Amino acid sequence: MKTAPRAQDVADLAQVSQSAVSRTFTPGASVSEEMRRKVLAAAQRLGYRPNALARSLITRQSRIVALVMSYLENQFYPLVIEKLSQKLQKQGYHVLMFIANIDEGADGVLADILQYQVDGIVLASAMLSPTLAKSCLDVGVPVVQFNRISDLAGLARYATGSVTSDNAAGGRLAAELLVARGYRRIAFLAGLEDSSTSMERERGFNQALAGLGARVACRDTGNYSFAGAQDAVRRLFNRADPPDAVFVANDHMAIAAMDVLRLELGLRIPEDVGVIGFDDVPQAAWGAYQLTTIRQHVEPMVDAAVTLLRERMHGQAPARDIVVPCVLVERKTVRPTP
Amino acid sequence: MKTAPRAQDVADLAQVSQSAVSRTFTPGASVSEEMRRKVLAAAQRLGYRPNALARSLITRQSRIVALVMSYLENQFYPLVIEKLSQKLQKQGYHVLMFIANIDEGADGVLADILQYQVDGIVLASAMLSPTLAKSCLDVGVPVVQFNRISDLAGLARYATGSVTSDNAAGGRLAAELLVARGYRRIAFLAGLEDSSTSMERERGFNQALAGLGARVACRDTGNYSFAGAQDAVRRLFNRADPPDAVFVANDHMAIAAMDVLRLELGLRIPEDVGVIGFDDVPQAAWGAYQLTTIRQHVEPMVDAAVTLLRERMHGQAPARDIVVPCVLVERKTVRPTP
DNA sequence: CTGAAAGCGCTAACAA
DNA sequence: TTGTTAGCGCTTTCAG
Repeated sequence: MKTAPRAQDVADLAQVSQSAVSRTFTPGASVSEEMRRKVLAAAQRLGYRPNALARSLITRQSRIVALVMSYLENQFYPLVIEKLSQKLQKQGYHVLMFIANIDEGADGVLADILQYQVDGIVLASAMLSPTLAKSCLDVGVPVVQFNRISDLAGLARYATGSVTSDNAAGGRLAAELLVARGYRRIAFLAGLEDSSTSMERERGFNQALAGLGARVACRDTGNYSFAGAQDAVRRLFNRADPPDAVFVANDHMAIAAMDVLRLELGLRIPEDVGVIGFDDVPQAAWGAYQLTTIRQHVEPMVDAAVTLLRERMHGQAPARDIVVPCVLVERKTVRPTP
Repeated sequence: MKTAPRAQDVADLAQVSQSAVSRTFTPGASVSEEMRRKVLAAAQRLGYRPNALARSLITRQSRIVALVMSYLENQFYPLVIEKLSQKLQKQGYHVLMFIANIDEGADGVLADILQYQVDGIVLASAMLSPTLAKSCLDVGVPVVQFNRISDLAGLARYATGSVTSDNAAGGRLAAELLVARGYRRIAFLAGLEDSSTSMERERGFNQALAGLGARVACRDTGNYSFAGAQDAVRRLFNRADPPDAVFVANDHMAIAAMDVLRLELGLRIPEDVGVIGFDDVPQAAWGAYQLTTIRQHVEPMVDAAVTLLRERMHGQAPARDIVVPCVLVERKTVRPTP
């Protein structure tokens, strides 16, 4: 194992100064055509690649973005990883993955993150405490929350930007559809009680229901987990007056719910019970589920996250929140117009 | 935005030398208890975190591992990301994600990867050309192929280690089960024709079939994609003498196949046709599918990958291949003993 | 446009 | 055990 060639090695071979080498590899530096040619030839021969770490040390930007997630069971998040990595790669940035413990959230890995001098942090399905959000602000590292808005109070609130779908609007769409299709005893199945996504979806849902002269018959919580959702469905439907429709805070739980509804409780979907999910993960379209759902557009959301990051990496733009529209995707878990 | 504190700032505050600060943050360095206390106190006050990039520059190890994937649609891979990140995090390493273009494989991102001076590379669902595998070997960066063995020829073959399941054994298990349960016209649905996983699974499958006096009735290819698998199933079953069972190279395709079989062709599973998948992704256990499959154990595979990486990061151990056993998980897509 | 020289923040000899 | 010193590989003034 020999050691990788350095700029000096290239310079020696090309008979130029080491700074000349640096310049040829720095976009926008002034180098004559001939110099560039000589250097490139030498670099090619040696298989030279600039050391990104050394460069970062002096330019004070690592071109690394930290991505923090706490679980990848919900297929929505792998999609985010894929799109975000791709998009950042194209812009010369790269994603450093961090898996946060569900309990401690992003706080547990923040120390690690900051050691790497990342240029930004994206938090998906992971929360950051106001204190630590503040310390990111202090060292000038922008953080954007993806698919979640923290309830950071006061000043810390402006420490992080966010991108979410229009969750309340999505909730409204769900309510309107269920009522229009003649469902009357409508339930809501929440995700995590303290997550903004679940809360907003529920808020929009209840609000639209109220506007239509209806209200939620009952509600329960599945904590965004498969098993949690199944338990919740059992509780919800093993009652004297069970619901005839349920709006579930995400597809992952909606699918879990459908399994219980059909296989354990012997109910037909959509005849006996209507189901609406949220996200439109690939599985929602699978033949066995054909889930009617509210689609979150991953790509625009990722674009927004990158925009937010870059705004604050370069300029001193204040943090802001971006809301991406979402749409109803009708499949087969809600019955047609009566 | 002020700039982050450096070791020198801590040293000034604690009235000690800058090296003393470095030592307190270097595990195993010799520092007196009192010194350590003083330094830690000062560091705490300033919110000091060592700059990992500067450290890497001199220690010549970045504690970064590159993970290259080309698509995350198959839920097996998100699991790998999660487990691998977690495991490496615990050991003080971190994962830098790279999404490779399906066509060009890892070659397209290798230049980027090497610039970051990564300590190792894990290739999952992405191939590396022998030439570039060789250049990793040259610069001393270990690469391990995850869930795939490349057919690198000659010297380059020993440039990369690998971890796979015992795919051939898995194929054998599938064959034995189908024959034992009385299926007679057995088909195989391949993944990518040139992937070692698909080839090995098919080889073991055919071999066991032969041992039982049977043989594959027909085969087709789904390229590990959902739509590809659905097309293949249509071709396979729209023939004069359609199969009564199919072994599919992975769960992702098996689920696609089941949708076509049941919904388009009106076949009952397992009565009319038996289905076996490979991987045991979470979705295989979902109520609507209950797929009988060959389980790949993600955790032992990830452990093996980390072992391989570390063997070659420190010592000069030669690359080797680790094969992890896999087991049959019987659910409901193969009929019970006749 | 080019080279020389001064660091980026840190670790690792080497002395003391 | 501690401080001093010399870089790691690179970018970026500053002269020329």
